[in-house]
Amino acid sequence: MTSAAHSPGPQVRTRREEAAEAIRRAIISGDLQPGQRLREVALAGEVGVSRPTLREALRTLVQEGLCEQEPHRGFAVASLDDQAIRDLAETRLVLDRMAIEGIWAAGPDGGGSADSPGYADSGLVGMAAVDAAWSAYVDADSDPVSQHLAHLALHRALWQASGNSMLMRMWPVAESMSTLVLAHDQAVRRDPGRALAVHASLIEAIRSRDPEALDAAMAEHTRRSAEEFLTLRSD
Amino acid sequence: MTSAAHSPGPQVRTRREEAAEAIRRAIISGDLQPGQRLREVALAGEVGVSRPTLREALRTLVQEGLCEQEPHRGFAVASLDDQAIRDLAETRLVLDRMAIEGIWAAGPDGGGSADSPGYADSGLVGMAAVDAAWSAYVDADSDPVSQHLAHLALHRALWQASGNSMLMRMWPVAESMSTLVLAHDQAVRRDPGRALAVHASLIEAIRSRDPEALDAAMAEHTRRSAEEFLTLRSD
DNA sequence: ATCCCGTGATTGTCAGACAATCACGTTGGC
DNA sequence: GCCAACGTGATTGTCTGACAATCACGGGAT
Repeated sequence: MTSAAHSPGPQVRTRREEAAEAIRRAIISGDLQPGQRLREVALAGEVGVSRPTLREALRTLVQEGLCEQEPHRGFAVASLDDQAIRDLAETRLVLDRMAIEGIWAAGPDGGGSADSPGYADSGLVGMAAVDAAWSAYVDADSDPVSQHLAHLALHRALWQASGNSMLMRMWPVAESMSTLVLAHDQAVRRDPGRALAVHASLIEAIRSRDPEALDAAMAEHTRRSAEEFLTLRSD
Repeated sequence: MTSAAHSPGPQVRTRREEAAEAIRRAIISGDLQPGQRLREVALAGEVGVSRPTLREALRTLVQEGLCEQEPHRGFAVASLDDQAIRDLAETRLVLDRMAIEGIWAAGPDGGGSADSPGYADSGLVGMAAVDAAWSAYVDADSDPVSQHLAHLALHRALWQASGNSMLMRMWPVAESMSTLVLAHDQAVRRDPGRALAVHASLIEAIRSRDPEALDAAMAEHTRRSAEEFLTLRSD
């Protein structure tokens, strides 16, 4: 299917999930800034849910790393230091590589297990999902948030295609941390063409099954995603 | 518990955390078995908290991977298939290696960042914490649950000593999955001497800073933790 | 036997309330 | 005048109770 990725209706959407995603979006858009404290009553009113439901949603975000919670001091949007950004880039590099090796090991067929509870993907599995995500990334709007989401979707598809259930479990953490990086410095949102080229070579390396090409592409990918953030921030 | 990591009072213990840990313990001890459905009212009564608080605790466990939740069908203890166990072992190998390289990179000094919010460790940082965890592992009671906890504490100290904040964020997932493996097949709990030897060579390799020795030790460690489970289960 | 429908049970969510704790401005002492 | 103890409001952590929505299950009609 060409238009693949528009979500057709992911089964059931509880209010808790709606609230969590609303807050995630608010963080992506910069509406809620890192370090900002979250007052439960006010936020519950804005999101349109009750306080217990909001707390459940916030607990989810805490687990993902998007928010922090200190006893009797409540919730706040998490903030990152430079080292954390570097750690994220480095760790994601390692796990990206692991995912790709998993894809290769799975062979030319789909590979990925069909039963992936929790994430409502587009129904595709394995490398086909990666291709779809790649197309979506290429065709994404120039708007920074759309680009970010498409970028995340590509990496998510990668991890999912690996069929490694451990990677799938850990993905939400990686995704949230990446989102937090974006939220941490809005200046990150530029030079999309370069990012596209980097990922193109990455995808190409995956398709070619050439470990050396993969090495080069991934090193470039990671170096970019780390150093870009840091240089921009220290300016 | 008598052995090592007796928590001296990690600041504040909310009822939610107490409830979460009570359920974790129930899963470790086999009191709650994988796949078993969790009725909220009954469980809230047993744990001694209200239903909203219990739900917050369960949400935490869901995020960690210890439990599952389907809309309008409630919570259940998660269950693993063989592939998931293999994935866990493989992924943990990669991240263990990453953690150790981080420790090496940090140098002979502590290295690990002192500000580690969330986890109440023993106050030690870096390799010192690893040594302490290793001692605790060696001195641990023969009781399987204590052994399991000491084993987890060792690996947690490893990840924490790396100073990689991304690893620290992902650790709860790894820990819960490991616990789930233990809960999945109680027969896993034997041959502690062998496990001790494997970890001894691992620790020795870390201290020696010899990459080749590390390779050997880690391969052995992982092969053991994966194959043991699988052979036992398929018996 | 198969399908439809009612009934009970369980979950998702809400509203309101209370004690415990924290943040902060005020008062008193030196 | 400056610092410390104090009281006050605000916010969180938690509880109780309740209600609609949905699911699981069994009985009856065809």
